[in-house]
Amino acid sequence: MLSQKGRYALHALIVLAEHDGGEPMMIADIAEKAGVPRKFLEQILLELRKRGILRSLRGRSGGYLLAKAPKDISFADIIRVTDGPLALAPCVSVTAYHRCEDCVDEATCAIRKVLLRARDATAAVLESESLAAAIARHRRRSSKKR
Amino acid sequence: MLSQKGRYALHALIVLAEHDGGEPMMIADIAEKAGVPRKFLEQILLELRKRGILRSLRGRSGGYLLAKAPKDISFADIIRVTDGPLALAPCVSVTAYHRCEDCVDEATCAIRKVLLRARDATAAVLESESLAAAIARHRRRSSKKR
DNA sequence: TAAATCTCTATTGACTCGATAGGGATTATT
DNA sequence: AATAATCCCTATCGAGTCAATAGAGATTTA
Repeated sequence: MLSQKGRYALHALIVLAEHDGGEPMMIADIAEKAGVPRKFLEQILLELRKRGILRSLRGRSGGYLLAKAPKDISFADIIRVTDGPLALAPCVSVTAYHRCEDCVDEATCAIRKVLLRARDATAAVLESESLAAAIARHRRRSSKKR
Repeated sequence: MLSQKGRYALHALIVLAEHDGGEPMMIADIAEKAGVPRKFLEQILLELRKRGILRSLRGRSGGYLLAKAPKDISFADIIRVTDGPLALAPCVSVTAYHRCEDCVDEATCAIRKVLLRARDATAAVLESESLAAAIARHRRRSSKKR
């Protein structure tokens, strides 16, 4: 399961991607549109900025902007910041590999191969879905509805 | 990431599946072979039994047995007991569905579709891998090695 | 100078995680 | 019948995480 933080981050970045006009968007506005508690969102955005997904402008008329084009920000990028590796075990993580602490022999581990396939399957989905794709789909659905 | 408990459970059940001879296996023996702290394993096995994956015999010469054939116990079955749903959000869980608490409209949610695809991808891997398959692969590898 | 914004760290309470402890119930053996 | 071996169950522990809030600081614009 994703953390609440993770779901908040995804919603917030989609709001930001939809907004997109070169103009920064204020935390308070993002919070309202995404339905995220303001102060909590503050921390989340800060972290996303430190990890290079967002950039910010300070002072009056400041706010947040995507650091890259929406098509270049994937769900996987975001989730890795808020919830850590996609992998089910450290020994099959691509972005944060390390041996399991109690690992006897990685080469003959009976579960590693499967966990690796699970990771690859998950990553294939989450890395191929960008913010751009998400908002395109989102727009189609919202308009069809009303 | 899987919890430690989840990794312990997988290792323990593989030990049990490898042992398999109709004879029950004692917690202490499973613990030793799987490299799991004895008392912690006790709790894990208890839970797996309550969820119908194991059965047990009490008293002297008691122990644990798989409740089904190794080919009919999947990694997904085990992980669901120790770590909960495979899904990244409650609203895309097949085994434990419920709306996200702050959900506005599931039908137009911008992230749900993707999380659903991620779940399906993960489930496809973990549901198709059985204990039988794991030990078969494990035996091939261990023998090739030495 | 004042107002509006992001920045950063601390704190809170509830919960989870990994592990250990210990007495109870059940069964096989002697 | 007594004993020993086993699983059963609940409680407890310390450390950590999670979700959220708070508040003072730094920066920029007007």
